[in-house]
Amino acid sequence: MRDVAARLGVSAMTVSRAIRGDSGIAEPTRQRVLAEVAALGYRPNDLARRLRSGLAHGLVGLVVTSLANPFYSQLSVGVEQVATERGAGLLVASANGDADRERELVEDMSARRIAGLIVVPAGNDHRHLDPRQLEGAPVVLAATPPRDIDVDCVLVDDFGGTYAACRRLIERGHRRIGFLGLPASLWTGSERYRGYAAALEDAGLPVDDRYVSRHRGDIELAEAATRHLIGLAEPPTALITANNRNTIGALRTMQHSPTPVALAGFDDIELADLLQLPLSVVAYDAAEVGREAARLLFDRIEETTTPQTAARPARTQRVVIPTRLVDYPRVPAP
Amino acid sequence: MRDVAARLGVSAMTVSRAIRGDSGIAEPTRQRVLAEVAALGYRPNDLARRLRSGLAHGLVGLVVTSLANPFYSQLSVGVEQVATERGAGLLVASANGDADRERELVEDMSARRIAGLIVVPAGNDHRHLDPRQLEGAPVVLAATPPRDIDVDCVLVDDFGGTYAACRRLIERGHRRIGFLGLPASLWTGSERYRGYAAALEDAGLPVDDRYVSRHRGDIELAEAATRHLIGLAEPPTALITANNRNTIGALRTMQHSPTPVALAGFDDIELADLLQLPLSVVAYDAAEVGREAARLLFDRIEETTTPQTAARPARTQRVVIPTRLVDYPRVPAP
DNA sequence: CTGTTAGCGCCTTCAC
DNA sequence: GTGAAGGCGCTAACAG
Repeated sequence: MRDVAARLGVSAMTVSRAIRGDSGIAEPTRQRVLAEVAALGYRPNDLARRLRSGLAHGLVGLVVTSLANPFYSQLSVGVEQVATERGAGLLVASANGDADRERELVEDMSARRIAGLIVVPAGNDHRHLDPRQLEGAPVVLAATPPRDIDVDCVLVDDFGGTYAACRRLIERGHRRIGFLGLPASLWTGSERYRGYAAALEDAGLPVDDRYVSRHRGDIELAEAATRHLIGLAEPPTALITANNRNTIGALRTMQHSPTPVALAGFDDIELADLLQLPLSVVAYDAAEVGREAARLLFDRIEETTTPQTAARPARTQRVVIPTRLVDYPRVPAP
Repeated sequence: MRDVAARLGVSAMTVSRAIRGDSGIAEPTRQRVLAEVAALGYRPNDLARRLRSGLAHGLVGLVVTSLANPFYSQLSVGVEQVATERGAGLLVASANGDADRERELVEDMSARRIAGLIVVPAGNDHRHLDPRQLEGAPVVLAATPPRDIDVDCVLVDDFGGTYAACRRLIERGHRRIGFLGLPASLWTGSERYRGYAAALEDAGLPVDDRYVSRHRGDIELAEAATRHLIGLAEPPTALITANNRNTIGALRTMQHSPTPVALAGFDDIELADLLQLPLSVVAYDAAEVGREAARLLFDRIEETTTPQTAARPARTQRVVIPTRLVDYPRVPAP
């Protein structure tokens, strides 16, 4: 910048103004400056710029469990779309389900003075996600409502979706329905379980603990759990799987099983339409979860930046993304 | 920081030293400072820190086509693992196959003074990826070798993988084999096509242009192309698909087709083991592509940081990730 | 319209 | 072992 200014015999301030498109600068001057900038290949240092202007704007963080899970990669696609629209960069990190790791990541990001943070929390305790701990950067939770902190969130209709899926199985005549699920410590785990249990109860069916397996959502564990369930003396005739990893694990296991077990799962599965098996899934727009979370986040960021127009209370928001039940195969087999 | 210093009646310098674990500070002093830091919840501002110390360290960029494609999300998982190990943050962005967009993203990232950049280029022209244009930040290309610039890259064995896949179809007696591929302007597109064509030629078979469709790798286009190919007067009896999007498109289309067409595709497909169709895939570790790219990148970053130990020429590296041919169903049907 | 002064928050360098 | 000065690159705030 100094070089540019020196060469043109102007001050650094003039260069600064020209670059930013500030008003209060003569058009010819701006042209000269911009030409020289181009000639020298000078690019302003965003770090220094933000340091001075105070704004940490320009970088938002996203902490998920793992990008290897399509739910999270779709989510991040949505977040990225909105971030890009707003001219912000996206810092992503995977906590791999580890709450301690999550805390480290979040602290690291806040040290980097990100403008805001979207988190899919790995645990029950959200105190480390309090914006007051994070240099005031707004926080939005995805897939889980805040606990003991006051922030916006975007949820999926976990209860309703699972309820509908379980109901569908009941309508088809199933009476012994198992649940292959996530840990109760996870919001999604407990809500989806609740939907399952409620559907059974509303149908006058018992919730049989033998048919319920709650574990981390990973394919291997789901396979083992499925093997166990279908090996029972009186096995379930149908299973509800609590997320895409569980659905895949169940599908894999049942492929080698002689006894057919009906399946309904949370999360849509790519290629589900090509499986020859009947399968119902609770589908929803995961990218929209991300987009919505990002929108809420940027609204808050602007709110913080803007000089508090009036005394708007700005209550905490909670957006719920709807689900729909999809039956595969799409065209019912005869 | 000033607050902490003031409260303790020490200088900011002492606080700085305590935080960084600098030597030259008395242990009791450090303890007092750290206690006060914790009490006030003070967190150092990374931006300011880096601004002064010059180090752009701590943030690397990744530009891919789309995180919605499992190849790229796996790749980013690998990059993220290594970045995290090295204590760096990861800035991701999708160019969606648009070369202009890619250039914008890259420029934006370099304005943010990232320490290095990994790119899966969207086009043929790589001049905008020259480190000299990017404040000297090292660049590593993934999936595509550099063209007109001198940077490291990590490749997949596109030619060998496709060659093997095509050979497999030939071994199974196919003589009319189609190719459902990516644009020739993409490295992966042309290499995979080359592998296909070479396998045919080596088997004394003609490359019939009617059976070749080259288009952007997206599911809808692949479906249309497949419909076209199997609708030909003398349709191919087998298809090679150039990436996972094409494979899925072909699978979808062929599900509704009476004429069976054998399929072999580049990229493994989750759930391929559950499809009832025979399918061969060129599998490889996409996360390893990312890890390897990140390793190369951090090596270069250190090289830049380190005061040039000896006159190591540091030649440009090119790493190739191997592929293996996997036949589904794993246990061949009778 | 342009320049000067000062300082964002931290760290390097050199005194003490 | 600690502190004071100065500056990283840039831009508010005020001058002219």
